[in-house]
Amino acid sequence: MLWEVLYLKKTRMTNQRLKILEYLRSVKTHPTAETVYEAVKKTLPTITLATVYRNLNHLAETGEINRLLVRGVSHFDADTSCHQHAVCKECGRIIDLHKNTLIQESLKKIRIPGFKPRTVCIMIHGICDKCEINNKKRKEQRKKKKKTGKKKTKRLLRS
Amino acid sequence: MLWEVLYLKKTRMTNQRLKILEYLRSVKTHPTAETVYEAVKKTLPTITLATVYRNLNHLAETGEINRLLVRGVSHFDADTSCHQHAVCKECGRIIDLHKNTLIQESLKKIRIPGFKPRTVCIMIHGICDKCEINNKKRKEQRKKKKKTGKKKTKRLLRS
DNA sequence: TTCCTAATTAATAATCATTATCATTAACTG
DNA sequence: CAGTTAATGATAATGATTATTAATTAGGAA
Repeated sequence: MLWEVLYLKKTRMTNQRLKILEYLRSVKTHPTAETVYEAVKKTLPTITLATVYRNLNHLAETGEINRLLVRGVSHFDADTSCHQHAVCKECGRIIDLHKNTLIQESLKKIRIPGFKPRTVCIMIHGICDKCEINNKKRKEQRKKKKKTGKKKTKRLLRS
Repeated sequence: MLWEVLYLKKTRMTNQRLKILEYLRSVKTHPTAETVYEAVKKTLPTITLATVYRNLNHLAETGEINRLLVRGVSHFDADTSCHQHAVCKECGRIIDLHKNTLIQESLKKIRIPGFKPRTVCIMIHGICDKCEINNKKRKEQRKKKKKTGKKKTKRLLRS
């Protein structure tokens, strides 16, 4: 077997699964299934999006990678060390928060009657500097114009 | 105006919005849009699911209610006081965690360069006692039978 | 090495939560 | 009370994710 099996599952290391895992380990971002698909397709042109989803789910279940739900979409992270994330409400940018020892100490002390905690997901929602600057600019422009054409509509994904 | 306006938005308190808010305030669960729809339909039979979604989004944006993403689906909570949630990976049960003062103290101390935190979402994933007992039972049954008919398939929603 | 079997794949259809569109209605402002 | 515009109802569309199925293949056993 080419990797560390965490659970005693009858699991096969396929080329597809390997490439997906290698890709995830090579990046510091938190790609979506779609992004992983686009990347892996370069070396495995016949791979399908469904296969990527299946493997990401499999890898997440065995604990090989982490899933984080951001604005209704799954993002994946091969860094399974304990860390938290900040997400910009405007652009969806994800920021890694390592070394929050204070939080991590608190989390160790959590006890919930009738419940066995496994993983803790901390998501800090806010606004990144870029978006805050953009917002200010837009506000000022709105003051000047007051009435222009239609607004563009786009699908909004909520946090 | 029938309610407290948090933002200076030109907002109208419609019967639909009011009933949705009243329903959310009357329950201690964390209903989905669908559940809210089914409940409110009893007093407003012509209301549509789209209207429920529109209002839940509106109420969440103004801070009147909270949204929590659980296994890919939005749940809503009229209790906006600072508290956290535990979610069972198996059944999706949501447990309120009040009085985690240790965590809350830690959260106040978070500082992220280039980022303005607004809200913090803590989700503890694990397994509730009911599901753990069920899992044990299923395992034992599998040992006895070893081979039966097909498994039922159902759409899985991931955490 | 070769064979066997179940895990996995590619291709594609289906699902389902959520949002967009738009003509119509109704809440608030003056 | 009238004008404006936010909000609604009805419905279609979107998009992320999962199900289905016949064909393939990884990896243990012979």
